[in-house]
Amino acid sequence: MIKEKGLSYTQAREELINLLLHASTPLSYDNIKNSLSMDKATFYRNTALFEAAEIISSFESNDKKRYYFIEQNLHPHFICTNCNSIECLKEDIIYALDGYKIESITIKGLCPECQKEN
Amino acid sequence: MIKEKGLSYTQAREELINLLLHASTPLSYDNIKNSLSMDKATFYRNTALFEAAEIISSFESNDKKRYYFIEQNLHPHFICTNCNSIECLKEDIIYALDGYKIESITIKGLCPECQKEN
DNA sequence: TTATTAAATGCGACTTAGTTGCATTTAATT
DNA sequence: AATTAAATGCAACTAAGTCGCATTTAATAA
Repeated sequence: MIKEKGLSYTQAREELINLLLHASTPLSYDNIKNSLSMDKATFYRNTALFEAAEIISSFESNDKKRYYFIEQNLHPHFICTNCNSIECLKEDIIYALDGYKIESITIKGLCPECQKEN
Repeated sequence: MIKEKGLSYTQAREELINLLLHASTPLSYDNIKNSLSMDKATFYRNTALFEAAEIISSFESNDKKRYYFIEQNLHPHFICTNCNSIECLKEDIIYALDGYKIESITIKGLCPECQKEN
């Protein structure tokens, strides 16, 4: 996967890809810093590289943190503006926007639990 | 509009609402700081207040800045990951997600111009 | 209209996610 | 095994957004 894109294969990169591959939702640096053996700078340099190589995608959440994920099938992510939780929405929404290339779809609002609280 | 929500009516708040009402795309503090007579802190305090009162919505873009807008009709915003431009998409996408309240929809990818360049 | 007071504002200091420069280490090739 | 360009760690830095506090202003009461 890494080599396919002409990137050199390092310990840190394998670790990062593995974490993202097995994650059930997008992850921020903060989410996984304790599981990472690499430095913060390396994390961000590699995520940038992987994004450029189109191995991963990312988005900014409500909490000012960037979340990274490996897109399996294009599906929207839901971000709760109250509890900041992130959820993969199962509905495969296939947008065809003429001329645009779509990398990610994010829907913001209140998740069912937070909506009940009001 | 401000008074309707039980907020007191100030110079700064009128200014802010007016700017957002007449904008054709979402705006960041950086976009309009030169047109604003209020301080940065006041801008952010008022946008937070307006969001809580559901007068405006916002999202984080690719450039680490937060963009604010007054939602007229729920439509997605497109963010180009190459040139960071933000565009309102005309297609009214009406999602009905059971149990969720939707505040904004953001689609990230390459805009037509940036896609041509590759 | 003026006096009162709670809320709004400006300013400067602060926070923190992410970035950068540079010295050191490591992966890929000869 | 030797070479070298690329990858990494560390520490210093950047910048969007936040916070505390003194001052000003909007809303209400007198």
